[in-house]
Amino acid sequence: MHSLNNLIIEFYDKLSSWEQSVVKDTGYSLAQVHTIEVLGSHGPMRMKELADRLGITTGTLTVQIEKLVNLGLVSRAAHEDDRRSILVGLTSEGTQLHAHHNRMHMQLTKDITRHLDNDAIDVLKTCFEKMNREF
Amino acid sequence: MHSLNNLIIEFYDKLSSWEQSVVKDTGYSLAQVHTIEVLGSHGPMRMKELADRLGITTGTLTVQIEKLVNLGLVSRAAHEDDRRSILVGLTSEGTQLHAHHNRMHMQLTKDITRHLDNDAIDVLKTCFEKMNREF
DNA sequence: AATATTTACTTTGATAATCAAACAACATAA
DNA sequence: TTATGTTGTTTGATTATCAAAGTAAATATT
Repeated sequence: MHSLNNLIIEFYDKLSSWEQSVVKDTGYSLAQVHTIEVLGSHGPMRMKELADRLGITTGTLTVQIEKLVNLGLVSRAAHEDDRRSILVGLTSEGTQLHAHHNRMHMQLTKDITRHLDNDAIDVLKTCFEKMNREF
Repeated sequence: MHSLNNLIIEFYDKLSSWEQSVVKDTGYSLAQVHTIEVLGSHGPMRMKELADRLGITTGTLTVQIEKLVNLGLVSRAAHEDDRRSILVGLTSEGTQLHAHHNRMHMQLTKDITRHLDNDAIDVLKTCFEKMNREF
């Protein structure tokens, strides 16, 4: 169990470094790409929900979204039921960036699982499913 | 392969959130704890190496280490062979903080693997070993 | 040996990210 | 209706960060 813990930490650490270098190449900041990633994979959402997912305050997010809107990656829309809220989502340009980032991730996944056979991959998937559920 | 990719991203995302909330409780910043973590798991090292591992410039690190030294978590020592370099390492207080953080990680590992049997854990370990090698 | 180049670290000045607190608009509960 | 809670923005302060310039030491070149 101790060794598994270390392997997880190492995996997380290397994934962080990888993400950092991939993001650097895009020219956008880590926070910006992270925002794009969340909006891309979960769809449009309210400021509050997005802030919670990103682990920042709504005050910080307001400023960030403003920048992303100016960059043409994100757009704001009125919330149907709640006039206090706005829905932020990706523009087509933002969606494109998200797709590009996703392809990078996909390539990484292919690369790092290069030496795993199909049986191992099946077990690995099941493990991740079960682990993700326990957070 | 596509589903595995998503599982990895979700895992990484949840681990990030967990780390963020755990760090918040310590009263130190994420960057500070990350520095402690690297020094704790790899032992004392030079500024340059530490900066590279953390993905920041040495200029940024100089400032950060200064703070950590003032907080009593980190100490500087002369490098034996290279008089340009200094070795930064944890004080006993820093080591204690690292141990505490490690226990948190260990507990998390136990929690999330709660529903995995021994065989699955063995496969999981092997998968992580192989994946970590490919980064 | 003398000089030039590279490397390790620090300092400085500027920018970006972040938070907490105060605020305004709206929703919900009493 | 009134009181309370929620959502998002603004503001002022702090912190993290970088790039560039500077210093000192190591290494390479001549």
